[in-house]
Amino acid sequence: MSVTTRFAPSPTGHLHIGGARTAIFSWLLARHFKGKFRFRIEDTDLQRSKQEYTDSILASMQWLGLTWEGETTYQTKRMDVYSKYVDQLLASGHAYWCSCTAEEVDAMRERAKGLGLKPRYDGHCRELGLGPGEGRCVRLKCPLQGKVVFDDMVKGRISIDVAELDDMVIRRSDGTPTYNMAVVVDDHDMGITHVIRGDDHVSNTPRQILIYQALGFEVPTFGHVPMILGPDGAKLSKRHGARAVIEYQKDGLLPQALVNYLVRLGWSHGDQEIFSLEELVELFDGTHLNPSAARFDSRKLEWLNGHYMKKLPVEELARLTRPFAEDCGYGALSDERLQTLCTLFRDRARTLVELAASFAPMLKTADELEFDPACVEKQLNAEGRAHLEKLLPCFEQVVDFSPEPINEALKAYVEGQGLKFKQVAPPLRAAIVGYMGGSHLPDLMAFLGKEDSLARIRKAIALG
RNA sequence: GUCCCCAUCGUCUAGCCGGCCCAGGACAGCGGCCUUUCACGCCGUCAACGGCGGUUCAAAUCCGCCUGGGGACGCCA
Repeated sequence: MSVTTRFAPSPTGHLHIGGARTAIFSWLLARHFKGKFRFRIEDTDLQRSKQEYTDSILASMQWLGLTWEGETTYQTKRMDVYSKYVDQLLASGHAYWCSCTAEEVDAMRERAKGLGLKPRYDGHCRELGLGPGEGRCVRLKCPLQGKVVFDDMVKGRISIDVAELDDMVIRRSDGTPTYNMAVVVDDHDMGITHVIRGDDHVSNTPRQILIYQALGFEVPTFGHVPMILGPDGAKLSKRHGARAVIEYQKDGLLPQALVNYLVRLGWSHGDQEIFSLEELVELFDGTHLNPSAARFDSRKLEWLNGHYMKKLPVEELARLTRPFAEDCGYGALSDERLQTLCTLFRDRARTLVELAASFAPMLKTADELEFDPACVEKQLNAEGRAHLEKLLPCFEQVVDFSPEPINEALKAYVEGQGLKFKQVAPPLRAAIVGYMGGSHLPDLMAFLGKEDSLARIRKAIALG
């Protein structure tokens, strides 16, 4: 079986995580079955569509690693094609011209509502045999009775009575096709076999199936994935903070973490939580998709991100962290030093932003270093400073100021005085980093160098 | 209002062609271990089948109703 899927966003905003997830599912299905994944821009809404958003969506797709086959299709370039198919429907008697105005149709809907019925067009022009004319649109002549039934990949069998549907407009009075018409024509022309899209499209599907049938096209398989809800269970919106893919990118998330998280939100493979892209391609066959809506949990996303940050080769991690470090205003940083910092701090950061921020105390001079007041009070008291004073000459004697010798010097002092590391290390840490955090002390001191390390210790001593 | 869809720990989920489930994993929380800090890691712990009926020897698993949630009802996409 050959499989062709597609992702068809409308450029009225950035790529949203909901859209990203359907794109990923579509991409995975195509890759799994060694089929094709296509891309289409649904830009028929001239008012809201912007080139800026098309560019942004493209950039996000690339960032996520979603590649597609063939040219990108733009609906605005296919107006004549849609027109041809509408004419075909008109000619075959599957569609008719309608002269009802928007006001008249609104009135019909109100009337139906009043009767407790579904608001719908009542078929006023259906048998009038009208021809083209100013202000006239074309409507599909829907069957009067029967059911539209389809087997959804995620929801199972869905059945709707055609009585629920009305004769929908397929060509507006300005000559442009409506969404449902354009989608059907495009999906058919692009050879789409599996349509994966958001839950909010289920009610469009029976309408589209009617168009497929009227046109004599083969109906593809549909898969409607549930929406992603905000942490509070409400529909995801601007109020919930970051929700566009680029925002997560700016927050220092890794694409593989986002992909892993999004895929796992609504799809599962037993108890497995971590999946490489290769594994996903191998495992994702369109089954085991959860039919119910899921809430977005940024904590789990960050946990995954931390996981991937630990696994990345340092060179790669450093390369990805560089722009974030630059945003912190650290100034020039050699690859080597950046990589050292990354290995030193990667285990305690969950995002690239956090990682870059954690470098701060290491990239200041002793003069610029600020001590955390609470830490000063607790660790840099008389006793702590006394240790530092005695430690100073020990470190001064270290010729090769690298982790091992530094550690030896520290050890010699601790053991020579019959102390415990617990008594000495905390004040030293306070002096070196300014707060009770950071990485392995000797590593940090080696990174700072002898001069800076000693200057920090002297500065701490001077606090008294 | 009408139609469609959904319903397992706080969250994501496994299980759902009935018994192996007094429900498993993960995140978060809590407790502990490790420890030259903080993390990481490891160990442990808390915690759920929305309600009511039915079918059955047996139901989280099948059926019905109810409740709750979501979506749709455009000459938007």
